[in-house]
Amino acid sequence: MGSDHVDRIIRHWNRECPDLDVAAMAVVGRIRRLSTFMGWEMEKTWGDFGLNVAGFDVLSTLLRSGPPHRLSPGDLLASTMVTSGTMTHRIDQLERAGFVSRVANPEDGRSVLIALTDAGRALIEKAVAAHVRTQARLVAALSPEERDGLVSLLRKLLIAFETPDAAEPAAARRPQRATEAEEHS
Amino acid sequence: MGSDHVDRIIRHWNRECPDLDVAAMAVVGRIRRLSTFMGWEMEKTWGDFGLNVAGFDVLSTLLRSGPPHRLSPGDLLASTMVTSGTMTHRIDQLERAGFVSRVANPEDGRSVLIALTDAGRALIEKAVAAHVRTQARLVAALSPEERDGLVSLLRKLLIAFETPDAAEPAAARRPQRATEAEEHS
DNA sequence: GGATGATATCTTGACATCAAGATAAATTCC
DNA sequence: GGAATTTATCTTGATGTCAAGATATCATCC
Repeated sequence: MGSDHVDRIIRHWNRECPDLDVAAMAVVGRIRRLSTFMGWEMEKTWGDFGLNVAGFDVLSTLLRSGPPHRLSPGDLLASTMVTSGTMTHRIDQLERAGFVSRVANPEDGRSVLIALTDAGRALIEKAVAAHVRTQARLVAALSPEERDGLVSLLRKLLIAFETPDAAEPAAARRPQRATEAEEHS
Repeated sequence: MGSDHVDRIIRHWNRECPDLDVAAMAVVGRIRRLSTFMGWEMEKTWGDFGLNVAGFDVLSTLLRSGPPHRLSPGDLLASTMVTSGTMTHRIDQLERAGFVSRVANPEDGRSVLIALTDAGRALIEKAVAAHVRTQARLVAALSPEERDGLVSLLRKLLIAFETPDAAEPAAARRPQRATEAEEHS
């Protein structure tokens, strides 16, 4: 029964502010902390391919969308939990690097389509293969059964965030961001 | 048995790249995604007190350190998973706002002590009380038993990151950051 | 007690992101 | 078919963070 840093933080709170109910911190603190650690590790893999979270998110979204590997900036927005200005910047960078190109949308003059180039496709296919190996390593501490149990609990928690709640209008949750955010491939 | 957005992403990968083993994504993707959602919600609470994650992290660390509520920037660094330049900036802001003050360290001329002011203490006590209520709401979808089960699995995973691994030198993991990072109160 | 290396903090320049608003095209409604 | 609204993308200015290095103090060793 080892203890981690979140256990230590909770002990500190219990000592200094005994009236404070910090039980939920055991979940929230660990999820936040694990996300940071996992992000650091995944960034190393992305860096091996000259990418960061920004480029990887966009290119991998285009790849998993299937042929013809073209999505509008709005579609990409809905897949990456960032704002529209950030998406513009991400696309600019990837276009400059030659991994995507902007093509006119024949069906809607307001929008453009972001298309994976051959170079972009070759790169992201290799990067995704390395990425899933990294992710496998990040959860290797758990047995398959433990992993399944964890997934069930996390899914239940996540659905509570993704389900529009009558008591709290979904629109009020995050301004200027697509409502159907997906990201975190 | 509802499905969430990570289930959808995994289905996309299975369809477009069936050879890719994306099982680990079910854990990593959900942890990343939950962390982002939880961060958005907690930021609202911090904002109610004129704080953001930067200010809240520092002030709450000082509060839970107990009397006399003074820590060196190095101690704070070890508690917040950011770099030294970021910590300097955070302290500058809080000092300007009157929530902390820099006092000379009598025992080490190289270092200073960051001391919670009366105003800072009054603010962070109220903010922490609201913060733990927010966190309780964020995990309310789970029963107490489910929460305990989730905590056990997350702890096991977290310990794998926090335990120095002989195969991978801990020093190489994150440059310019304190090794004993704690954060995520 | 003077030189050398280690430690603690701060400074600098660059970058990713955000919020708010601008621009332009499509849609709706009379 | 023209005006008002909505939709889709991009622009702008500000902010938080990072990596790398500068500065000042302490510790060690001869």
